[in-house]
Amino acid sequence: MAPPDRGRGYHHGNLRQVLLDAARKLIEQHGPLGFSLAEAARLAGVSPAAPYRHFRDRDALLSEVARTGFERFAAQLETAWDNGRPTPLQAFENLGRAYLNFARKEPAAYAVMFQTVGENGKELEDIPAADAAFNILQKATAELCKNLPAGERPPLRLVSLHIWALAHGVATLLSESRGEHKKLPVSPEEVLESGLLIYLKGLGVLGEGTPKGRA
Amino acid sequence: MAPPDRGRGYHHGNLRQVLLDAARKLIEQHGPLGFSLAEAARLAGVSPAAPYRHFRDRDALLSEVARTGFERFAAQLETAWDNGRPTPLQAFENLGRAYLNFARKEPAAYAVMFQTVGENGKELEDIPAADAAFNILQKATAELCKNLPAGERPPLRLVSLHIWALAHGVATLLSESRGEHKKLPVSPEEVLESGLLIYLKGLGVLGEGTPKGRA
DNA sequence: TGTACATCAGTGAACGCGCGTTCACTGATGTAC
DNA sequence: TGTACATCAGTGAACGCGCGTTCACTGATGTAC
Repeated sequence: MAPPDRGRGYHHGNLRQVLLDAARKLIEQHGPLGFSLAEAARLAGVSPAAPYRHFRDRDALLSEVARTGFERFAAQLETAWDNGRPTPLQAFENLGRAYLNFARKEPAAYAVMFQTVGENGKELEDIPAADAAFNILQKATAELCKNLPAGERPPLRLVSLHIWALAHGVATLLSESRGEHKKLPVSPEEVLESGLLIYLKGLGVLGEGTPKGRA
Repeated sequence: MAPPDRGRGYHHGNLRQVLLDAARKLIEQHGPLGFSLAEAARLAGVSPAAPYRHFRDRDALLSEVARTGFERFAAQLETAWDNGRPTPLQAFENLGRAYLNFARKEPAAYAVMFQTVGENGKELEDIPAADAAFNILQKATAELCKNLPAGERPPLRLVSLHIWALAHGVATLLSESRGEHKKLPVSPEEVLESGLLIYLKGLGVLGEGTPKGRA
C-alpha cells in the first residue's frame, strides 16, 4: 500500500481531496457520527491542525462529503438515464441499478447524504445537486408516464416519491453489511427491479406479461 | 416539570426503564451515535456509575433500546393488522399507517433499530421481535395474495420485501425533521397508501378503479 | 536570471472538555430466625 | 416483634483517552521588479 500522503514534502498539494476520501473511508467503518477529524488527519498523514486550512470545522467537512456525494450521485444517475435511451423502460431500469450501485459503492457518502442532512440545520434544498438528482428521477418518471391518459395519471411528484422511496428503502434495508440478505438469495437489484415492474404495471405503464419476461 | 427521579430516595426502583426512556429522548435530539451514557444518567438524575448496575456497557443499553423498540413495533403492527379485519385491504392500510406512526412517534427507537443494528456485530436475526415484525408483514401479504392464480404470484418473500422497502423508504425520506415535505403538501401516510395501492394493482390484487376512490 | 517579499499550507504543542469505565464505598431492602 | 446479616442498587471520586480547536510558528511557493 502506498503511503497515504503522496505530497512532495511540506506542501501536500492535494490535501482537501485526500481528507474527503479519508473521511469517507472512516465513515464506512464507524458510521457517520463515529468519524473524527483527528483520525482523518492521521489517515492523511498530516497534523491534526492541517484540516482547518481547508474546512472551517468538522461539520463543514461532513457537509462537503454530502455535497460532493450528491454531485457524483446526480452525475451517475444522469449518465444511467441517458435521456431515455435506448428505450424509456430500459433507461429506467438502468437508473435503478445506478441508484443501488452508488449506495453500494459509496455507503459512507450515501449515509451522510441521507442521514446527517436534516439533523443539523442543513436541508436538502440547500444542495443544488440533491435537487438535480431528484429532478432526474422526476424527468424519467415523466417520460414513462407521458402516454398515460390524463385522467389516470397521478401527480408526477407523487409517483417520483414512490419510486424514490422504494429505491431508498431497498438500498438501506438490503445493504451488504445487513444481515437479511444472508437468508434470501436475491440481490438488491432484483428486488428493486421486480418491485418497479410491478409498480409500473399498476400505473398502467406496462403491458401484462412484462413482470415475468424482461424487456 | 417534575424532577426526573420519582424514586423515593437512594433506591430508584425504576432506573432501568427510566434510562431507556432517557436514551430515546437523547437520541431523538442528537442521533443514535451522539448519545452518551453519562448524559442519560444525568437526565435520569443519577450518578454516571449507576447505569452499570443495569447494563453491561453503553452498547448494551443501545441494543436494549433496539430490542424493546422492535417489541413495541411488532405489537403495534399486529394490533393494526388485526388478523385481516375488517377486510384484508383495509387491515393492510392500517398496517401501513401503524408502520409510519411508529417511525414518527419513536424516531429514536426506529433509527437505532434500523441503523445501529448491523453496524456492530449485531444482526437483525438475533432479535426475535424483529423477525416477528417482518412475519406480520409477510402474513398480511400472503392474505392479500391468496386469491391470485399461482402462475401470476411472485414469491411472497419478494412481495413482502417490496412493501417493507416502500414503507421504510417513505418513513425515512419523509420524516418530520426532513426538509422535503415543506415543499410538498402531502403526508407520508398519503404517499405510502397511494404507492401501495398502485403496487397492489400491479400485482393484480386490486380492481381497476380503486387507486382513485378508496376501498 | 536573481533577489525580496507576500502568501499559502503546513507543524506541533497545548487547552479544556466530556466520555466510558472502574473502584471502594454506603445506604436501603428483604429475609432467617 | 426484633435483631443480624446478605444482597441489592445506588454514590462520588478518579482514571486515561481521544477529540475539536487555537495558537504562534515555519517551510514552500509564486510573483514583482
